Amino acid sequence: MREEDSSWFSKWEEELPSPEELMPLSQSLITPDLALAFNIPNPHHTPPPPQAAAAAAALPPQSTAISSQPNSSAEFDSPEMSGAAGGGGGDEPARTLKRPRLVWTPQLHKRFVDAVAHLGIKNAVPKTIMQLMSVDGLTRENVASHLQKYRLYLKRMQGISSNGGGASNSPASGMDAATDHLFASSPVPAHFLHPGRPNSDHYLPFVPVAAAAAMQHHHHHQMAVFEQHPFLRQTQPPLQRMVVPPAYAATEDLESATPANGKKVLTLFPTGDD
DNA sequence: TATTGAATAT
DNA sequence: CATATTCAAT
Repeated sequence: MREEDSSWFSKWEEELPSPEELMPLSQSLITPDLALAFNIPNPHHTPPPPQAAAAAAALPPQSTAISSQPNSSAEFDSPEMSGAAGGGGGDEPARTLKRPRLVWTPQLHKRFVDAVAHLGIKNAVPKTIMQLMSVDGLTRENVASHLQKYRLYLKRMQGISSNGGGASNSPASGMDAATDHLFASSPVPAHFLHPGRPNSDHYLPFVPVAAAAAMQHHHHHQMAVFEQHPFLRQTQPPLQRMVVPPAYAATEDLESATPANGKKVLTLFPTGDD
């Protein structure tokens, strides 16, 4: 291995949540929209959404409140589709109802960048990124949208370095105007800025599980975290078995900015620190 | 078909 | 402006 890889890896490891922190994550068996849709404070049985279905089946009956907010107002009535109460259930409210806006916290973005870095630009497409991130409640659309913006950001960064002489461009030199604050919170891997260098693609492809055993001279407790928490995983056998820390729980939060609107936002891992 | 990504909408 | 949604292309 190259030293860059090791340092990168060490860094990655340091960021891993401690085992204690990982514990509560087993909570969200039920996807945010579902919880939202039903407005369930304490979900007992999990109405399985397509993808989560398999995972949910294996899920231990641990459930903690998805909405830790003592939100007293139950302002939502469920505009569920007509009938369909036949027990077999044809209704999928989660699909119908709009979920709250996702707020990209620096931490969430960090995971995003890490995922993209691991995958390499080539494989960094929304679905794959989403899978690698393993953030509960995060959708492919969420990632796609963010990825689009991130690519713009990268393009801008490339633009400032090699200037062709465009005189009509002001923000390029200015770099971080305030829009980039989020993006600036996570360092951009060098390769991202160099599309012309095909060789230095992804550093760390994925850590073979065997590697965990091999790397004995360090104590990596969270290494096998995936095997302890197989749920939450989507369905994707052939793909990566990387060290990605388990999914984080989604927390609903009310945006106080617009009280009249009562808009809800989804805050993925609220713990803020980088 | 499902997914991507740019455009467009909120 | 940040995120969502739409939509043509793959």
